[in-house]
Amino acid sequence: MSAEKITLTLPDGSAREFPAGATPLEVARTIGERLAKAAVAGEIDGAIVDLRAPIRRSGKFRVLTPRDPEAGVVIRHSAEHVLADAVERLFPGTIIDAGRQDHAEKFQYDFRFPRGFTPEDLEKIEQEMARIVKEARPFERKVVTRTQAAAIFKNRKEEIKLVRLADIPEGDEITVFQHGEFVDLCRGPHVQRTDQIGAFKLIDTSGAYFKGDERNEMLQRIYGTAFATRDELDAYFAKIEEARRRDHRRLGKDLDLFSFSPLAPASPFFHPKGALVYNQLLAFMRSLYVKYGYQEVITPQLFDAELWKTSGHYFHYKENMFFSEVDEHEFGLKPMNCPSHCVLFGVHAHSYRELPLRIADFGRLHRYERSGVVQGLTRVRSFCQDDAHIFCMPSQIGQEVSSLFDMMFEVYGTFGFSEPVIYLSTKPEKAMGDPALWESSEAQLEKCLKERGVPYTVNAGDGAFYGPKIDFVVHDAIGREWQLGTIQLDWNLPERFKLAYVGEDGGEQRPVMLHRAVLGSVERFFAVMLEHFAGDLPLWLAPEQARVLPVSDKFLDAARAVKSRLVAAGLRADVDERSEKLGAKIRDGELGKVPVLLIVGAREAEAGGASVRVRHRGDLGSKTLDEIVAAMTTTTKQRALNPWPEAQ
RNA sequence: GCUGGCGUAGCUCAACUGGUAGAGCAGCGGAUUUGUAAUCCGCAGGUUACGGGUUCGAGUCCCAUCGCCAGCUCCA
Repeated sequence: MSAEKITLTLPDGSAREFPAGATPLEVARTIGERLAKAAVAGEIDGAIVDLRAPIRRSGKFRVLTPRDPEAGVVIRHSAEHVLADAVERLFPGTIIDAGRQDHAEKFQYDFRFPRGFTPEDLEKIEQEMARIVKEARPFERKVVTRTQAAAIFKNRKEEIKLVRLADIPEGDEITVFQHGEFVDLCRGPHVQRTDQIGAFKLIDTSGAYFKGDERNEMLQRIYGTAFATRDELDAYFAKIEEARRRDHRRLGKDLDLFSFSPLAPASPFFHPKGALVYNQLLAFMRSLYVKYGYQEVITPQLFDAELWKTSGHYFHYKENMFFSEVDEHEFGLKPMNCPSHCVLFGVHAHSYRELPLRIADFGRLHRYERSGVVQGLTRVRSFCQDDAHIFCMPSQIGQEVSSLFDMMFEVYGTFGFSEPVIYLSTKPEKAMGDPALWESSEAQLEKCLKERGVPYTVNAGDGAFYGPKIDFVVHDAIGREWQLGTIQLDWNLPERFKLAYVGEDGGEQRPVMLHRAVLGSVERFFAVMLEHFAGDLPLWLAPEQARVLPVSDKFLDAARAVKSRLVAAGLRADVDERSEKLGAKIRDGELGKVPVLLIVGAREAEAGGASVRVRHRGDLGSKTLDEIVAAMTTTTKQRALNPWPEAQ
């Protein structure tokens, strides 16, 4: 064993031999004492490993120091242990559970504590953590047997840890990490000493179910974050602040787009301006429906429970539906459009020549969402989707999915979202239908993805109850992920509704159904888009595209004439008729995020034009009305992101 | 639904340990006639979310309800 050697390739390209089982720390020492001292973790072939964990195989190796962004997760993970240590010091007898899996941004620890932690508690805990950090306690890593681990935690009366220990699969290596008095069951990796945690801050507390299961006891959770430096910590909070500034609930109120009332919880009221934006989104999708061959329909809201029994929603989705009783019949508000489209498909006899039949519906949907989960426009009880169902022959699935990819990319590109990341979600636990059908459906979607040649990730068990799906996730202007479009393959509903078309051979065939939405929920998309643009909507979406600002009341008539001209050209414009100073009107226009401000004074009134001021870009000088109308019309028609052509 | 926090004028926020609600902006009226991010003066605006309770007295303390926020769980 001791004779075995491994080869590590260092970042400078050099390869060195080490005895198998050498630790990253030992390797770091051979490179340089200062590096070893600064080290927070090792990295082998891209995987972060603890400095004290023996390396058993050859690979690309490097030492991570606080300067490497990758070191953050190790620092946060270590700060997590310091948090638990501080809580144990301040509140002896507190039973600790476990930390966080994902340390990309935050750390957390769950505690069994008789009450919620208060802000004062957090302050004290932070101070205690600062003390522990300053003490520069070394982290020690120990490999222990199951019995030894059990003894440690039994001795410490950490009963939850014993449950966690029992969850570790037989045969896995069990490690504990200790710094000072504090010991925890942990895989690591951790920094060398607590003082390598450069800057940290506790963020918030909340309740959290043990093992994330609501049938279990609720523990008290503390969240925090940590970075190598104060600057990084500050940048993190600046990012949070930026997200707050963009919060669609804030913008919706400020820009008078929508509101909520306790009389209709979680159901938005779109104000005139908001409704205008909303309808522009629908108009955009309708224009694509022409291009991609869809037919739009309008279907009922309320259906006899029989429909939901046939579709399976009555058995798989009932807890999310609103029901009421009429004429001694149970009726349910639709949470999805698919069953009514199946009814619609069944109205006529269909020939294979008509397929694929693409049926679109902006029908209002109602879903009961538990009171604790609703949030702004992103999670509501009343909404609509840019929904469509494609009835086609099995042989047409490939071309339909391919065409959907084109549509998705076209839509997301229009808003300037990143190239979507694609996920394939497979059979969930609560699934309907023949497992063999599921398998072949999943295989078909996978085949489409491969043929298209796009990278994707499999999300096992995340499919809809009636079929597997492909999801599209985009990143917004500040890098946050949003799941938008979805394509779901469904053999079940056509079967349950006994849908059929007459095939080439004259025999009855069963169509397959594709459920798809590009924006997803229009309400949710509205929120995502608003935050993405920080309220600065592109011209085609702006409720008020231009505002005419007379320099003084003397030019009111000239200003009204400019507005009339724009309105006649199909643009949305208004006049600021208040007898305010120009500066005030400009300020209000900018704050109101109006894309184009048109200033009319003596010079412009005489020349018959206006001085153009573009949002966030300032004064572009005087233009004729023809130029202004032409520029704005073009930008609107093109659905350009920029409110005014760049070259001007 | 669960844990914790919050709810004062249209908006943003004040009101020490319980002592009888106040400011800015917005609105309205008037003056001003303005050239690229806030003109001045005045007026009006609140059963302090809602319903109980404790108290001589409740925005403030207690209970219940509704809603909102951060999480948990769930999800478009």
